[in-house]
Amino acid sequence: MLEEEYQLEYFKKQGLTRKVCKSCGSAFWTRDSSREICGDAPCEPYTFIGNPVFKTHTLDSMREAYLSFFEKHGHTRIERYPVVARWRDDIYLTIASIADFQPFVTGGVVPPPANPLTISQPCIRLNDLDSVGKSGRHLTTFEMMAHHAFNTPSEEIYWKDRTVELCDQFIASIGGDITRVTYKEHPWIGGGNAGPSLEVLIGGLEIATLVFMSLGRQKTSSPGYDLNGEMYYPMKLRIVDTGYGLERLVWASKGSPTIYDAVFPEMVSNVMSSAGLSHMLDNKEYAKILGLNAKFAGLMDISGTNLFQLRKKVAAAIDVSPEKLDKMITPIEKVYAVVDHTRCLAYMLGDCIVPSNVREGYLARLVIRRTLRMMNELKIHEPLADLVEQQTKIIGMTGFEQDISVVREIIDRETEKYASTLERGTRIVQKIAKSYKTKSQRVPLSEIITLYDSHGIQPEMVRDIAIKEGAVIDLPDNFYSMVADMHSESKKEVAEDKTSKYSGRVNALPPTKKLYYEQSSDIEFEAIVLDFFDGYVVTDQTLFYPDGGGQPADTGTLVSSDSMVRVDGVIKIGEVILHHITGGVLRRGERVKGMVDEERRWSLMRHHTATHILLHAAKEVLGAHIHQAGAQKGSESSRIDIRHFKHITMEELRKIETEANRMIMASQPVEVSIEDRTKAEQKYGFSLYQGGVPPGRDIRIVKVAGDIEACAGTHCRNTGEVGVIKIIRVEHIQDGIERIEFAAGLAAIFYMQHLENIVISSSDILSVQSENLPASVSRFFNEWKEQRKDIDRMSARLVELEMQTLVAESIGGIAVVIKRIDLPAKELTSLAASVSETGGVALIAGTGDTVRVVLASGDSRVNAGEIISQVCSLLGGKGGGKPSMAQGGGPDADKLDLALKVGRERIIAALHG
RNA sequence: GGGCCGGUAGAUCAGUGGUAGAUCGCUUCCUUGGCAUGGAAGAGGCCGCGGGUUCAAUUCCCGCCCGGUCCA
Repeated sequence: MLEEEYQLEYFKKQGLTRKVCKSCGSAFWTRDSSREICGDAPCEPYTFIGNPVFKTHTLDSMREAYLSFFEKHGHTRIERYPVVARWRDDIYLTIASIADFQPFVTGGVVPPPANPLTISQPCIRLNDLDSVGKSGRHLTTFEMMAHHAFNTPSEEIYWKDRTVELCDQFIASIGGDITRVTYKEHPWIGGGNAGPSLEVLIGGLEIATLVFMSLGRQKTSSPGYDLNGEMYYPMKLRIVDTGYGLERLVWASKGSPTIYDAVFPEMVSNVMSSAGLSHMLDNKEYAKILGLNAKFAGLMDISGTNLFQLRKKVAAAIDVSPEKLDKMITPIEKVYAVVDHTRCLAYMLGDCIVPSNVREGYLARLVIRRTLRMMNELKIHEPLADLVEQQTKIIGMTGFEQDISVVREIIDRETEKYASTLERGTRIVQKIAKSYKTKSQRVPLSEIITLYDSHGIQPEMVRDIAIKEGAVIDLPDNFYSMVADMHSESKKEVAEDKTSKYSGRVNALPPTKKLYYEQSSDIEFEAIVLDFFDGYVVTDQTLFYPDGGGQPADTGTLVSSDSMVRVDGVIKIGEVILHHITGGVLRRGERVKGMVDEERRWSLMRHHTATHILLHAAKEVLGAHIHQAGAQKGSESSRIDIRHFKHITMEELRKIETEANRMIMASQPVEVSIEDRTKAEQKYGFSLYQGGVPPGRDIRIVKVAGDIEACAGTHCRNTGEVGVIKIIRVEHIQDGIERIEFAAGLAAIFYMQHLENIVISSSDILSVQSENLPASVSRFFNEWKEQRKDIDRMSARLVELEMQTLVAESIGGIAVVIKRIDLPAKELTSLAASVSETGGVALIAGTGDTVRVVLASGDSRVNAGEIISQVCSLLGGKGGGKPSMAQGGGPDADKLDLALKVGRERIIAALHG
């Protein structure tokens, strides 16, 4: 298909020949005329274990060797990007070096930061989480070293030949024998792009991939290619996208049994010691087994049940039982995984991820809990924070935005949280297991689903505890998919988008001139009507700000020579602004005068500028990880959601508020500029993208009191114009996200006046000065509690006294009291209860707004519940209770004597049987 | 954002449309040479907040607040 793509001049000149692998049938290029196999797994096993193919390098020395090699060959070295892809909204984590330049650079919208460039980009991929530690080669975190060249029609940097040549030369520079290298043809497709690609193999290991991204899904005039049923066409921009696995290069340079021993030997030995496994460190037997294990694992996918196959193979090779082998190496595999995961956490938390139950925060929590589980299994008692800090130090503190003390605090909190979830879970499961055991029933599936769904308890844990408690439980294999099915039932429909309805008509119009940017403090303008349909007016220019960026649209009026209409909504479709009007019509070509509602506009601007100020103040008070998770501006109050790992305390809130108002009082100018995206990113970092990632080559940068963001909203001219910020409340809206609600400007003043009114009216009620309000309220509350107790005591005393005056008649040897006593319901009840406690029967009635009747029976023959309902129905009401105690009432007080008489008769009848 | 579970004594939790409970902890006393322990008595509750239904709500219904959890 793309065969001719691989016929490189360089291959011919260097004497490489194209061969077809005898094992898999793939084409590859080699200098070794006797070679018959492509050199890739599973065709060829690892041969470098025990026989390094490069000069020994550490991570740092290998990285430096690579970057300086490419620098020497005309590339500019670029600093790494964060492992959280904040410049993208389609992925959470940076998964490849090219991800740094997607979508704007690769889409040709923005020029690259340098061309050609070289970078070593830490990447995180959690797809093979289960294999980490077990396969000997999988990592969650790896550095993809790369050199990229971006070729345009006007500027050719270099393409395939030079890329392969540089690869050969680099391999030679680190002591590799290029006659052992094979280049395997491997057409590449991904993310809407495609192109030829070469896998670089040596010693059975793939150490790099050289991708020549040259095809895209967008149709061009050139003929296209059909790849897997999709058409791809040549792109204007052709990109050299290489990826050299730093860790793999280091592994191959050491020839150690696993990649883990090669990449982080200090941590492996630290964690081994903590787990009490240090005796295995220099054990040749273990090294041999682990090497074999990696070799076999290199030939297969070990996810799921395949792991058992791997065990069997390795066990057979060293002649022990698979069970014994499993026991021997499982703890070591866990150590490897712990080491890998802690490195992953150092990057995640160092780059300011806040663990939570959403997005990348969820991924961080997943890794933390997984690590804690394994540490627990290995009986490592060292705090996780210590291990992560060690990793941070090994990686080198520079390049991490987050303070290590915050990282530690986050981990400690997560550790505690996990422990309490487990503890709570254990108690709940024990209780449930016991109750089903006593009922001698199986624990039903519905119960297990509830435990998982509502309490986050893994079904495996339910099973373990249930067995311990002696309960029986059935756990289906497809448990998780059953839960997933249950959730998928409630899918919601997506509302129809207005913009798509009008886009055809609107696209024909010229872009609207946005006066609200240049003259944000003006409120009047003149314009010409370009179109009018469905209540929407489009003009050539406007001061009306449209809905967007969390800022609501302006309102106001449009006046023409013969009519005046109200603007009640403004939207933006593409570059055209549509005003929704009511109360009249406008004609195309008409001249109109527009007036924006001044107070509302100012209030919105103040709130918007205040949002930036608050975000900055929060960052100063709470730490580098503070990022906006959402915001909604209003004219009376606004809110900003920020990512934070714990509740914001009152003290912190006051500090943020004070800081924010200090920034206002400094009255610094708000600077707005249009800047080149790449340059802005390098100058200000990715914290630019707080409110999402805007499209386009140039982005609008707004600087407010030290806060720098890409923002399209309208702002005050200086921070002083905000006036004042008053925080109204802080709310914990979900795990890892705190919402601050606040008011700015006049709205803040109104809010404070409102608060003052509450205080004044409350103090008026108590006739105290505002200053004494808290003390008085607490005194009143305590007195109220004391008095309630007094009342309880007194009513108990009252009941006692009443008891002494009660005259009981004896019916069949049972003391029966039937009496009217005007006491509150509670006393009637305890009085009746006192009688029944001594075996008597008491029917007591009291009158108030309505009649209340209590019947207590100390004799099983008298069923209080039955009798009371009859008594109450005579009173025009209802009543009921237990056989020993019943209450009720009704409105007809004049029928009380009759009701008591009937009650008495029923009691006598019951006692006489 | 959607769903589910929960909020009762200092802690952990029962429970009920009809007099609010248990265990641990706390206080005092007794037992003992002292301690562990054992025994007895006692204090400690706006049954999360607001509204509704009811003769009666901690309990049922609705809204809110708070905590937990699963899924996007």
